Amino acid sequence: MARERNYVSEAVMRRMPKYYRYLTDMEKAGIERVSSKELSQRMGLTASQIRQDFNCFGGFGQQGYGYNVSELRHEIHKILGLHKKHSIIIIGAGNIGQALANYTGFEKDGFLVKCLFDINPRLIGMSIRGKPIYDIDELEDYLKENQVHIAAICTPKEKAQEVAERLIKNGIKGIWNFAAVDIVVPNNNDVIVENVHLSDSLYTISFQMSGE
Amino acid sequence: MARERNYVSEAVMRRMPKYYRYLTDMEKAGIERVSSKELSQRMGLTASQIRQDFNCFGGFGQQGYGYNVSELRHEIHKILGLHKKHSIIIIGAGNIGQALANYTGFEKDGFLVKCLFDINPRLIGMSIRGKPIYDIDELEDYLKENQVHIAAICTPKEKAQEVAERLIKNGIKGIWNFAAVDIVVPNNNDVIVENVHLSDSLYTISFQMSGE
DNA sequence: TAGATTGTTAATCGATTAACAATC
DNA sequence: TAGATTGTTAATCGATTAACAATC
Repeated sequence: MARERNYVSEAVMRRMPKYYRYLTDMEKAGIERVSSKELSQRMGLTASQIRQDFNCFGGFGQQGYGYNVSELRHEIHKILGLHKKHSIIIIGAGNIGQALANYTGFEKDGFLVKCLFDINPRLIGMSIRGKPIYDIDELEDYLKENQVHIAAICTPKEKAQEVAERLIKNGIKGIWNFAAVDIVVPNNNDVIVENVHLSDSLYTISFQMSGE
Repeated sequence: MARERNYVSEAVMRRMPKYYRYLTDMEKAGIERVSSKELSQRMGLTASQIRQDFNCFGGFGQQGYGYNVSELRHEIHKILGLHKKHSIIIIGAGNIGQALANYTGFEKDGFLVKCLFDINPRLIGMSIRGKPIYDIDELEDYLKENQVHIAAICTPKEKAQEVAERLIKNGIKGIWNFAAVDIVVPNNNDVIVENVHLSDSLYTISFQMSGE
């Protein structure tokens, strides 16, 4: 019942976007009501875990009824911070940087790519889906003049940490790192880092394929 | 001491590629020896955890000495299955599919992109870094004639499950899924699925930025 | 040898699951 | 009202950490 926010573990946090995904699909499919039991079957979790998870944020359900899909989706939307607009810049306009810039899927949830930065003169001045590629030398000026919430690091791994430090020094609070290193931030700092590590993910497949 | 393989939890599995990354870097930097304590400091883990992790696979260290970096790296290389070549096909030659095809970083570890498949006539016949884009209708024939270990699904989310089923029916054992749905496989099946979900990862950033 | 550090067992901590009273 | 299903407490399970004998 309480609408107070308890401690949220890493595990719970990682499930929230998944709930959001399933609820969005269900709302689109016209489903109005769902019980923790039914949701658990769809998502491959236990009903108990789902109720525990939601109760980190205060109960959203009703005894005897379950959860209203739209309402629950809306709550999780807010929990994930998707009611706010987030502007993104991309550092490194190579493969991954360009792919992110081209991808439109995040926009519906308020994530807007503003521009890219690169060191390569052949790329500087070009644009991807209308987003300009600027010289990395202009990074600091850009950050002073524009409010940017999240920076995606898509540089070679050798440059990633250095870039992160420039970003942090200029007020960036969210880093989405695609380079194959773990970005280190001073832990007195309030900077959020999400390391993606696509190759780690690929290697777990080959691990499992050869392991059993 | 034993070289026998114990049960490996999901958590341990996910740390293995990280060990591999750090050890590769250390080997490149010419470091010969490392103790669990020093490795723990570099990686932000506890020494205890590192020793526990390695002991799932049999001890690789030596009392009083620690671990030989090259040797340990080599063992983890094998554990991850990186001593075998893995051929990859990419389904969907859009942003992400093309980015994966262009990326050369996996090749040094034996992951080789063979070709892409798409439904779009404008893309079919083109090639990305020398990898041809075939008509998705040719998927079954291709799989019959070529040994493919891993398929990366980079289609729109509506098509992902259907594509996965075609792949599995034709013998694919590893699926690397970039579409924003959870691929479901019959769990009597020996198919490994790794769901990447980039947007989930982005949403955890905005969650953490607005949460505290 | 003495010091260092492993491999491994035991203790702790946290996350998941089960149970059930509250209540719609 | 009776049935269903939540919110929440208690029990279980598994993962992490601590401790230490073995040994290089």
